[in-house]
Amino acid sequence: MSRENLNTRSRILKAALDLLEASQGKGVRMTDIAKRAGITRQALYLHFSTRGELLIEVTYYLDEIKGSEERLLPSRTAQTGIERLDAYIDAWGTYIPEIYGVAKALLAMRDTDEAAAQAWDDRMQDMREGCQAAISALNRDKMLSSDHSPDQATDILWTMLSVRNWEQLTIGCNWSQEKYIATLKSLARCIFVVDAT
Amino acid sequence: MSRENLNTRSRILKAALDLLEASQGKGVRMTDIAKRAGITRQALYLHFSTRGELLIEVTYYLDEIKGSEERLLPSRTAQTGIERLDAYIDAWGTYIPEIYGVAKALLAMRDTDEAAAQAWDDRMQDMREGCQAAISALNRDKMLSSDHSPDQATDILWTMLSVRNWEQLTIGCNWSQEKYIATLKSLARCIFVVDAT
DNA sequence: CTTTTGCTTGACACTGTGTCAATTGACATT
DNA sequence: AATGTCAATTGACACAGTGTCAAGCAAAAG
Repeated sequence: MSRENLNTRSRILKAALDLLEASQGKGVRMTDIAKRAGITRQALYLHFSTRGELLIEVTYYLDEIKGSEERLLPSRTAQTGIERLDAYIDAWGTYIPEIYGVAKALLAMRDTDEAAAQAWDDRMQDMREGCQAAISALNRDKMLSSDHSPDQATDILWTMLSVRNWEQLTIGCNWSQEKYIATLKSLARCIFVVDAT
Repeated sequence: MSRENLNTRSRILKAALDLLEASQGKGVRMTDIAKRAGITRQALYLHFSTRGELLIEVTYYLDEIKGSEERLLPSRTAQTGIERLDAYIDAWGTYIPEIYGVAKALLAMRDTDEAAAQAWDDRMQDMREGCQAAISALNRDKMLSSDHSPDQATDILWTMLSVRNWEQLTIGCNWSQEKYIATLKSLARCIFVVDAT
């Protein structure tokens, strides 16, 4: 419980994070994490009860490191709905590649580990709130296309911005990160913003 | 090699398919498949060398059963680009829920099994060709929005129509199949079709 | 100088995949 | 009726990875 304990815990989290980032989430075993943290595999279980729990804790550690909170500030301070939508796509779209390794590992556990599934869904629910806020701002400005209700628009934006879609476009279709961001902004405008011709 | 052999093989494929469909691809073990096919687990390996290979063969079996070829005919015989785009979204969008169980299982293996990854990617490449054909038809009719090159439009349509997106919208957001199809058609029109006001 | 704490060591259970050798039972050949 | 072939069975085992447990050790804390 003392300082030493916390240090080891952090070392484990850092080790796990490093490995997950390096390998894009694939094939990171408890043994690997322990080795990198400089302890035995068994000792991992003195700090985290399962691999799933460790992975979940890594996501919180990651948020801490990368400052996920502050990133969304510009989107919250944006004036118009359109600015807010753009800012949100910028913020989230830039965040994805930084969390991709951990996200991939968690997504892979989603099907087998109930707790991991819950943890991932929680995070995605948070992300969804960002989408909803952007859509609401657009709606408030009377700039939301009449083709979609706010709820439906949120569903669509949320899906557009999924990690899987980022993966498919950047890794699968070889889009640059810049192209990804620019195109998603353009798509969002085309889909959600009422045409002011 | 005789009739009996083929029958067992088919029985295995059917057993696997039934289980994958019933469980949406989750937690189907070799033992389960064998039991349902009425043979021993070890006997599975007399017909398929690995679980991955079995899964891949199930996809071909599935195509056979569901007639994936014929489904795309209406899209190929469509006159205008817009009709073709609509027909393709209809055909593919209707196909997804039927293959979802198998797709999910194959997707889950993608990260660990090289052959499974290749098999899945091949199928998605085929699907991509359908997207490309639709976009080309649109382009031929001078109806493709100038916002996107044909290649980029293909990337976007391909991503929009991914199994993961279908999953997120129908299962995750509780959209009905009809809403899914209708909304994707509407989105595709909004994104790809030049505005003829 | 004893207790507590954090970790190590080595062993083991469990699940699921994949392999192997020996055997059985049915069917076909001659 | 004897022989061979072939699919499948039986039972055993290897391997990877997760998770557990008991005993011990070394350094810090009291």
